[in-house]
Amino acid sequence: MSIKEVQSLPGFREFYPESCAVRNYIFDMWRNVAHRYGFAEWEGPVLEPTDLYRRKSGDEIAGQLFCFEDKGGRDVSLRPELTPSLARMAVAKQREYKKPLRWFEIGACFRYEKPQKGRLREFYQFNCDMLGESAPAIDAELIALAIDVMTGFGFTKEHFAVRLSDRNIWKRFMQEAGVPEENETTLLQIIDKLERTRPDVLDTQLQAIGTSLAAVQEFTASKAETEAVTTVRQQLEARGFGDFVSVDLSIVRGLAYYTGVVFEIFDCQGDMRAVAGGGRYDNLAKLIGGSDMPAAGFAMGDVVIGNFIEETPVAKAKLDAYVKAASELDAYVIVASEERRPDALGIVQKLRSAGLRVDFALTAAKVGKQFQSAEQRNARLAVIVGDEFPEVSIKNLTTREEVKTTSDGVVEAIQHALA
RNA sequence: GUGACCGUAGCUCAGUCGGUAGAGCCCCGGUUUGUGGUACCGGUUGUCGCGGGUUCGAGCCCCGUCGGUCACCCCA
Repeated sequence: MSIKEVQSLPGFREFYPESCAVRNYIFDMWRNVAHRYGFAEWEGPVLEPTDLYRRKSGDEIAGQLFCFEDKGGRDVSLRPELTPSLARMAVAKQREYKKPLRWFEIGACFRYEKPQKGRLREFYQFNCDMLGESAPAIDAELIALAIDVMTGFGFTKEHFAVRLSDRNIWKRFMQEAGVPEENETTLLQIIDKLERTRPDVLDTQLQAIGTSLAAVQEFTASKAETEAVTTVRQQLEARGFGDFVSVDLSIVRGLAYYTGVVFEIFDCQGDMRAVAGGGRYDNLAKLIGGSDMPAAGFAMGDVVIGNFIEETPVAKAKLDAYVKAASELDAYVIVASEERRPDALGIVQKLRSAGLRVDFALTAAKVGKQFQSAEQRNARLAVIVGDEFPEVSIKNLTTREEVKTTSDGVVEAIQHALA
């Protein structure tokens, strides 16, 4: 059977070392920034009862769920996002943790959709959440974290922007415009699509629920703020992040469970795609069957941010530097004389014990070949072990300088040469 | 789910008017045996995605299918 007869599934990922290094770069950045904000890492199940997602989002998302029946007849789904599992876990052990919780997860998520740019069937989400606190300070904290991730990747205010809003502002609009309360969900769905629907269609839809496109446009232009938005904005300004943030009432987020402040991070170079998004979900814990627990969070996906990094030269340069460093070898031990292989192995091991990254030729090969291998393996130094043993040579593969040392002093000499 | 475009060597691709395939890169070996990146020489490589049809003859034309890319839809 040829290898092609069993292909990987569409939209699922295979990480060869090069792309795995890129992935790790993104993960490291996420993890490091989260740690700087005092967040603890957690992980939930990859497979969940389908009900967990139906309950909070409604049946209309079932078509995008990667769901199937397991051998026990259970209706199960690969997680399409991390928040519902988080809400359940946090509710279950609510009393065991001091509030607010600062939790983050990096986990694979799955959505059954046609793969295309920025969207695959398998992707990683970085999810940061704070639970058990209703003050807008946590919204500001989360947005600050997201901004630090972006600047960590090398992005500046020329590249991205945070658009901030509050779903509750539309309640005010509905009262002022006389839109019946039961139309709230419909209104928010229309607002969510403000930028990608034709104006005449929008107007028709809005007329149907008792308002008009003109009224909506006038309202968004007012840049009205709720108290929460004002607080968040001021706290971000106090951190020096004011340049990144602007109020945009058309941001309401698609998810049904958001209840208050919402925000999205946009790529303002290209097509204004959202690279991260989140907000308040004070009712989710209750929806899932727990007691009330105010909460907020955001998610960032590896595919979109990966594309964004690749397309932005300053960010790409940082990524490349990381990838190069990750593949680098401190030393390549050259067995110049086969009789000295045991001694060479001793040195290899000694260097590895000292924490250095070391490789060597496993089988007899000409010295020239071994140098070539050292070069190709991206080694900084070559350690030549030959007939002169216990004298060994250390050659800097960049400067071509060569120094001699002894077997006993080789670790120190290498560390010195690498410094 | 809908649509457009694309599938030829491990990779990037060429292949004319239908006459059973080629280049570059990569990889391996060599340029007289203990010092690398260049150069030169040599070598391996294909069910032309798969299945059917038209034809004396299909990589090329037609149908289907699978896969890929992009867009729409949707976006948790």
